[in-house]
Parts: sequence; C-alpha cells; structure tokens
Amino acid sequence: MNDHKNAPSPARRPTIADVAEAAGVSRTTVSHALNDRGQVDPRTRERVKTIAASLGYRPNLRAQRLRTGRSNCIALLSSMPFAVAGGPSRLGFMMEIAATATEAALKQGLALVLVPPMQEARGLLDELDIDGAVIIEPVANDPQVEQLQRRGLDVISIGRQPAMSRALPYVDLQGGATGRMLLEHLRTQGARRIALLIGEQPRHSYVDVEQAYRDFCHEYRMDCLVARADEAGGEAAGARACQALLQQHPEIDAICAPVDAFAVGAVSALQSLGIRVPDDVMVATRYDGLRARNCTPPLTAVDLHLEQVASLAIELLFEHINGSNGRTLVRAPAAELVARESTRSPVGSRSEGP
Amino acid sequence: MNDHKNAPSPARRPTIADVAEAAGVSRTTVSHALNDRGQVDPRTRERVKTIAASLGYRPNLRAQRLRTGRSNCIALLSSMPFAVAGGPSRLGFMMEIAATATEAALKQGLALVLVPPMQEARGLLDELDIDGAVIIEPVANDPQVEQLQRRGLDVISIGRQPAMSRALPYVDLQGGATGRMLLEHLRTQGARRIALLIGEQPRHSYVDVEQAYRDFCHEYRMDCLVARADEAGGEAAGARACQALLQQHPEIDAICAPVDAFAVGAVSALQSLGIRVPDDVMVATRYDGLRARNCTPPLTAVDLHLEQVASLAIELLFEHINGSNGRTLVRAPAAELVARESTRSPVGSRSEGP
DNA sequence: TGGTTTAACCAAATCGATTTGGCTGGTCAG
DNA sequence: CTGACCAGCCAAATCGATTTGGTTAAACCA
Repeated sequence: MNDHKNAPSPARRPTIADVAEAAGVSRTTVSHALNDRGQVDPRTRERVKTIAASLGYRPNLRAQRLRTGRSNCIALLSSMPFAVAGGPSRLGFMMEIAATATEAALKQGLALVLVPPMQEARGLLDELDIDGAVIIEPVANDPQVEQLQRRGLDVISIGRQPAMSRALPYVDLQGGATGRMLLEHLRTQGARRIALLIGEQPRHSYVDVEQAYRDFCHEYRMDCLVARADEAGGEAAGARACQALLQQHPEIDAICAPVDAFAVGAVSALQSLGIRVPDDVMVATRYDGLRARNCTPPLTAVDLHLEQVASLAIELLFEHINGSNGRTLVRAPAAELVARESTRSPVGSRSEGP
Repeated sequence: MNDHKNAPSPARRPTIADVAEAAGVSRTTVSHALNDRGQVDPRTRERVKTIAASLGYRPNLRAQRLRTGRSNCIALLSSMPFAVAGGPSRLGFMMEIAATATEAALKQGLALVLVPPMQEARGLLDELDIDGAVIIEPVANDPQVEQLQRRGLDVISIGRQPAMSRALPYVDLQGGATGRMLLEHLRTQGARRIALLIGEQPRHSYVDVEQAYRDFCHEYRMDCLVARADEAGGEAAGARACQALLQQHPEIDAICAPVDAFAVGAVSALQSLGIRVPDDVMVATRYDGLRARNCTPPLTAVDLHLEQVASLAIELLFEHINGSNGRTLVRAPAAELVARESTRSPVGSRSEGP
C-alpha cells in the first residue's frame, strides 16, 4: 500500500515536484521555467518545458488559485425577475447575452458562471469563487451589486446603474436614444397620443426612456402619459397597467413599452377590450426577443446588437480585473429599429373612410 | 507597513487562524466545530460558531478546494456546432437547458459554467476547475467526453451516447418514441410517403429516430427515404439535402426533420421550388424552439420538457460526484406533440378531388 | 491501585502551486 | 587583489483550509 519513492502510484497526476525531480532541478526553477519568469538558463528552461510536456504535467488549478488569489472565473447576473428576464421558456435578454458572453470570456481564459435571478441564489452568491461579475441592468442600490462589492470583486454593468454617486463601469446601452427612436417611429407611423409603459424599479432603461419620452412630449406638445407596472408581475402586470391606462385615457393611439413582457401583456389587454393592434393602437417594445416575434401581431422592436454588447462587457470587466485602470464606460453600437406589424400604418385597413 | 499582531490590517478577510485566536482554541478545533466533525464540546462548538459569525468569517474557497479536491463547479457542454445549437440568435436547445440547469445546480450548491461549442474551447476545457460535466447529445467517441474523462471527471449526458461499449450515465430522451410520435402524427394528417432528414453525425437522436423510422416504414409498407445533412452547415445544409431528396423522390408528401435548423432549411427549399407547406408537403421537427415557432408556416414540433430534463441531468451528475453509486439512467418525462400549421391536414385546401 | 477508555483538544503535515530571500561562482572595474 | 554585481539556481515560506496522529486529564473498571 505504501508509495515508495521509486514506485510512483499509477493514477496520480504529476505535480511540479515530479517535474522537478525528473529534470534534476528545484520546484522553483520549474515554476520559473514554465511561467517564463525569473532567471533561468534558456537551455534549462527548454529542457524543463520538454520534460513537463512529456510527463503530461498540468498545473493544479486549485493550488494555483490559492496561491495567486485569482480564479479565472466570472459571473453573469441579472436583477430582473425571471418572469421578465426569462419568461416561460426561460429564453430572453439574459440568455441571449449569456450565449455570447461565455464565448468572449473563454477567449480571455475566463470561465463564465450563470447566476439565475432567483432568491435562493443570494445566499450562494458568496460561495462563488469568482474574480468579477457582469450584471445586466442593475437597479439603484442593487443588493446583488452591493453583495459582490462587499467581497471586493470587480463588477461592471450592462446598462448604467442609475442614481449612484459613483456608478459601476458600464456598457452604455443608450436607453435615451433607443427610446427616442421608438417614439419617432410611432409618430412617423401616424401616432399622436403615445403613452409610455415602464417598470416601477429604478432601472437605467426606464429612467432614460422616461426622460426621452418627456422631452419628446414637450417638443411635440403631447400630454405625458406614463404608466408603471411591477416587473415581477410579468405579462399579467403589463396587461393590468394597460387596462387601467386605457380606462383613464381612451384617446391613446400608441403604447411604447420597453419591456417585452409588458408589451405583450398590453397587446393581450387591448385585444380583450376589442381594440385592434395596430389599427386602433400601435405597440412597440425594446427587446427583440422570442416574445416580440411570436406575439400576434409581431411587435416592432429594436436590435440592440446584444452580441457585441456582451463582448464589450467581458472586455471591460477583463480590463478591470487586470489592473485598476480600466475604462469606466464603453459605448454599445447604435441600436436599429426592427419594424413589424404592430406599428404598421393603418393604410388601406383604416376603419374610417376619408 | 508591518502588520503587528495587535494591529489587524483593516481590509483583510478573517481566516480560520483569526477565529481560532479570538476563540482561544486551535485551528483544528475551529475547523471541527464549524464543520460539525470531530470531538468538540458542544459549548465550545457553539462559541466558535458565534465568534466566527461575529467576525464575518467565511472559509476561503480556494484553500478549501485545494485541500478537499472539490470545486463545487460543473460544466455544461454541447458537441453540436452553434450553427445548429444556437443559430444566429444563439438561442436554442443548449441555452434552454442552460437556463434551467444553472438553477438546479445552484440549489445543490454547484456553480454551472457554460462551455460554448467552439473549437477554441477545446484547449480551455482542461483549464476549467470542475467536478463534472453534463454534455448534450454527445456523438460516439465524442472528443470532448474523452478529454473530460481523461481528467477523471464525472460526465453524464442528456441523450444516450450511442455505440459505446460502456455508455455514459444519461437522461434518456427516448428518441425512438418521440420519432414514432411525429411519424404517426404525419400519417394521421394524411401523409403516406414520409422522408426522414437527419444529421450525419452518430448522435443518439439520429440513430434512435432512424430505427423508429425503419420500423414504421416496415409496418406500413412504406419506402425508406433517409437523407443526411452536415450539422455544421445549419439551415443551408438542410435546404440542400431537401432539394436533392425531392429531385430523386418527387412523390414525397412529408418530411420529418428532427433538427430544427434542417427543418427550417427544408421549408425554405420547398418554398423556393414552388411546393406548398403543408398542402403539398408537410414538415415536422423535434426541438420546439425559436426557429420552429418563427417559421412560416410555424412548424409542428415536440415539447421535450427540457426544464425537467435539465433538472434530472443535474441530479444525476450530483449523484455521481457524491459517491460512485449513482444511477446509470434516468428517464425523461414523456414528450408531447405540439401540432402547428406545417402539418395541418389539407382539408378544404386539397388540390385534388376525392 | 494500576490500567484501559474516552472526551476534548492541539501541533504539525498536507494539498500543489508561487514567491521571497537567499546562496553560489564567475566576471569586471578599480 | 578586493568588492560589487550578476546569472543561475535553490530552500523555505506562503496561501488557508482539512486531516492525521498525537497528548492530556478525567472517568471507569477490576
């Protein structure tokens, strides 16, 4: 049972000590040789590398991490409840970003772990051995962000964290410009009394789009009609908010609802009230996901270029992990409108004659 | 600059030694007390726990992992090229499983890292500090599986690994039954000359569905028409295969294409040939994802209950990681047909009379 | 009383790397 | 010839936990 020096146990992975012995040098020299550090004779360096390779040596990651204090692992989280972030099919904003981010991360040698937006995850957040995190559209004073920062981790966000004295470094999604684009589109299509339906939470996209909306209303001398729904309520909350909105303001002829779940909820509320989309009321949303495309009618939305956004986010986080001189802001590529049936001008299908 | 014993540096996280000193016991006792191991006076145990909590002590994960040899981290991988697994929007089978699996994993205290199906990931697979992995529909002699097993990691698969003397433990997706269901549905809808379009790779779902198809053909005295396309080619490959198939066999009145990318490719090939779906040729697929639903016409597909499949997979892997007596097989819940326009019976729109 | 058992605790080894702070012996300037 | 300097190498400390193999004193038994 005893392992004698000259009877190496067959299954064990070779360690740096094995390489050192085989090469007839010290562990220090092996470490230096393999990592291209320190003063090592070039010939020795080569020899060590060859021997290490022939032994199939791979450094033990756990040991390396304990010593260096790095885990080469980052987390991706969203503070949106899954009712909005994922929906029944669990595919949405977060997953779309996750798919690209994980690729981008691996290219930098980082593994990406997914943290689902669920309550139980909170306790487990501290158990995660990570170097940093990307958080999607955090709210002001986001508890997850605070929890991560308390651990001294680098955190960056996709979409600015609103109302913070010192915001996280972030990828700017330019919510204002995107909102403006949707509103202009609705107006071009003929809408004159546009309402805004956003979430209650202090999220950058709501704040920015609301500002854009107010500016827009002011310019065109339109009444400001802002309704709010609770994100956790998902589509149903959107439907309720829409219903209340129409009761108070039956004159509305378009709804801009950046959250896709709210937009879809609004459509179903409209339809159950016998109001036609887009003929009577147009609907537009921001995130161009499964929901927007599968809606009847399909919803006009915005291509945010999430793939590039995700890559930029990983790059940004990487900068901050490696030295503290990373940028505090990266601009996402300009969003593009994807016009669909839900905002089609009622030409020809108009219910009233000229 | 020196840290004197009585001047604790402010930022440093407390270690087990700090707790030991504060409690006036040894590190051993602290470890035993906190982990409910060893012989420790119940009063001491309580006291240590209280002190640890008041100091905000959390064990260093990297140290724990080096010592215990566990990382509490698992990987999710797919051997399907992204052209099929994800597509342009990167949302698909893998991401749908990922979303649920990451939740299920966290509940077991495991972090889940996503490994995208890309070539560059191969080199990085060895850098991943994981206890085990879930692989989606591996092919026979899957290189990723081999790479993981060489490291001595536990690997389980979603969908049986075909043609292996000793298959991985797996969640049985029952490809045969699912295929049978699709074929029976097509027949019920009036199809009499059904072709099968599958991938070239030795994947369980192809093998099983092909077997089911051959049995089906035999029972109903139908000709066997099996076309194959290369997964890496995505929709285009499906379209080409479909085109070739119809040139040779213009009598075909239905196509069963388990891979959604192939099915969508087939539809576009049919349409460009002036063949109507479903009136002239019906199309059905297996994975009910974005592609199937967004296709015009929407494709009949199968609800595989991927959420439950993902949870079962995590459970299974967990069993194997904790002791070697895990089950070798778990059955997925029965799949359900989701009938859509692509297989609607041509009642009323029939081109030929009775 | 002498000997065995047991509860309670601890010092030191251990995991496998990196890093600090040396120690050599040779070269070169003064 | 002496001291400074440097290339090349190594022993030991270090990271922060867990685990092994004790020691001590009290309890128990014949």
